[in-house]
Amino acid sequence: MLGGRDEEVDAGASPTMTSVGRAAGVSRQTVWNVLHSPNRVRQETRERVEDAIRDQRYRPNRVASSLRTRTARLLGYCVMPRQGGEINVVLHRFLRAITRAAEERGYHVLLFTAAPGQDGLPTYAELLAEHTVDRFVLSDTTVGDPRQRWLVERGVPFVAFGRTWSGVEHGSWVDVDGAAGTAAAVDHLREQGHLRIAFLGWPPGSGVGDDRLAGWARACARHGLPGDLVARCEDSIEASRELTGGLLDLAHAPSAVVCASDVLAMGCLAEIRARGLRPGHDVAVVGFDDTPFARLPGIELSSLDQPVETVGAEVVRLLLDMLSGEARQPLHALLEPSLRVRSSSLGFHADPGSRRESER
Amino acid sequence: MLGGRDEEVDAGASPTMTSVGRAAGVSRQTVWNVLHSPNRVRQETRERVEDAIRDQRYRPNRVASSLRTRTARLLGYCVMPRQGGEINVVLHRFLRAITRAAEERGYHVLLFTAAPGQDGLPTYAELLAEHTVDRFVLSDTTVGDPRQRWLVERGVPFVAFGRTWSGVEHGSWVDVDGAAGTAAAVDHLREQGHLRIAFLGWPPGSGVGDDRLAGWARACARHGLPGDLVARCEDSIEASRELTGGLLDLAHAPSAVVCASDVLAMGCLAEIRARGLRPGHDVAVVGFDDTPFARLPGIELSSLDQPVETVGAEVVRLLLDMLSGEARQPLHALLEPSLRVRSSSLGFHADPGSRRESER
DNA sequence: ATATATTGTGCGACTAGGAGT
DNA sequence: CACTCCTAGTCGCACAATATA
Repeated sequence: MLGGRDEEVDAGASPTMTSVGRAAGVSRQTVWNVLHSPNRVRQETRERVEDAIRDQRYRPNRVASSLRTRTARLLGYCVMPRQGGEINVVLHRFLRAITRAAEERGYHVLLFTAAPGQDGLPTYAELLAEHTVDRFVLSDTTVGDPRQRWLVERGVPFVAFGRTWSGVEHGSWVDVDGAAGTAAAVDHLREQGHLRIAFLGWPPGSGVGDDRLAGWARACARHGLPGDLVARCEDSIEASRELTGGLLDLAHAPSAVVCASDVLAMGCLAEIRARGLRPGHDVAVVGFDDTPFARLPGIELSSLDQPVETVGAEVVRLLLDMLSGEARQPLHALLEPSLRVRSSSLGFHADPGSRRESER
Repeated sequence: MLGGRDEEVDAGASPTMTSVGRAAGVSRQTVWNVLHSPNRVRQETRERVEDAIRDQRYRPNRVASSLRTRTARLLGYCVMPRQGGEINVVLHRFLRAITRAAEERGYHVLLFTAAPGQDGLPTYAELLAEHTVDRFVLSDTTVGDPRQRWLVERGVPFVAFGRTWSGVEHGSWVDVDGAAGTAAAVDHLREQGHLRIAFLGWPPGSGVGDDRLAGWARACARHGLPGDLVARCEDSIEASRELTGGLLDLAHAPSAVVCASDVLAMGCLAEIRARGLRPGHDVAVVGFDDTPFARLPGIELSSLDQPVETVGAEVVRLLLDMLSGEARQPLHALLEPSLRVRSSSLGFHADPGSRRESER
């Protein structure tokens, strides 16, 4: 009987350790040993088993393994609705980054949807109770986000992309150092000869926005530049355009503007052009996020590129190095954005007289 | 003993059918009956079990269920690298749509990465062999995509977002009717009084691009409009801008341009503005995809919005109604995009003399 | 004692085939 | 023969405890 036709591939049924063992003439446990502690198996036996594994194209059944080890090896990630049609390439890059990083450690990313805030928590609870996922990657974190604390209280491992900015931070996170970014923008502009650098940001209250403002303010103070050139509005082109007009109408108008986002920078560029001024030469502009249209010819906006891929890799690293159960010391990582210099912040001549003259 | 302290929640261990049964004084099988065929259980017993389920916050373990039923209830979706920094909001919307639709049927979406083309197939094979996923949702389908045929041959259920455009189509797909979209654009422009409508598209060979061209051509023929105003280049603003210049320099220049993408439309708008012409009034432009910046004030580009959410829902519906194993009759669905009319295609006055005059 | 291979048991849900009224 | 409930065994892997040389 052995070696007979009863051990053929049996289309439909997938191979198991038992079927591999039978083909190799060993027990299922020996197959397991070959896979997990090959040094405990005699060379000859090991090769026989490895041949059988290849013959049958055996791959361990993840589901059975998960049941036994009580780990899903799946990271939950909540896909939020697109917020106001915003151009969020950042999250797509992030998603790909965590997917890749997870795969390198034998994990996968599982998507789900949940209501924002408190109302979404039952969804997280359900995913855990069903053992659908082990751990979570959070993004789109908001001020006072309830998820972090809820997860910490239950000993569920997670890492967030972004701080909550609400006093005590619960759990680990990785974030981009917005302040360092805007400070780098100021340094760059100062180097280009600018002496009056404005900040165009969002209304107070958003952690991210306030952070970017702080970086600008710090750098201006460090260079001895005026720290009162601040305008704030919602993240829209029109609003930004209007505020830019106000800034340029000032008696001592700024020659450069650091913006909290590329959207604000777009409005800023529009107003500058509308006045017959040339971005870069007459008024420099720096945006934030390095969205795809920043690199478009005809726009060429200098912008701060967030290291999203690195953030994703770091999030997964922290998350998978974390032990389940009681929370260890929470870890934080702050990564610096890189300034992509384009023509919107180049070509300035410090002499104020040359501004109009340059238009011939 | 019953109701005693030995049945307490036992923090850490999650409830099982057995623990629920013990609490309710019945066997685990009765618990199963309560959940799956409640009519076979006496009312009184059922209520007792339901109470225990609620007390213990019992939720069936998906992993154990998957092992037994040999179904992962997970849909695999491959996240591609961002292609040349393009603004692909479409895929993000799609991802969210399939996630939601899957959840309504007790499924989830699992992400993975794979090499494009033939080289990615082993990744698909591995996911299946490991029983990590049951079925696949394909997107980013290319001309001559090997995946569809490979999956059909193995009896793996899948549905693609997009055709392969390569003769025989394997398996089911849902796609957006690009030809209907560009035809609708032509109809709209004809209604606005345009008599010379150009098409600005991609080089021949891309199925999607050729389809959009065909829709334009058909509609022009139907309206008796010239069908030779065609320019083709890669999907970039600069290239588009140059070609638009060529079109506008023609003896009989078009008064309207239908573009195969919003990116091309952006270049088109840029060239129109650079010539001191007004989009809409002087030369109308219609884009494709309705990307977020189409709605930006100052751009206001008319564009064809793909019904991505509907596509996602339909993909999942087809996919989950599909039986595993041998492929049934493949199904196809073609959904029409909606034209979002904005000022870039409004305000035209048929009288050619009024074009320059309108600038005062 | 070491090196090598094996049997036994359980993760939790699910199914078939009963058993007691 | 309903109605109600239960026992026994399975899915594939993981790990402990053992057997054989």
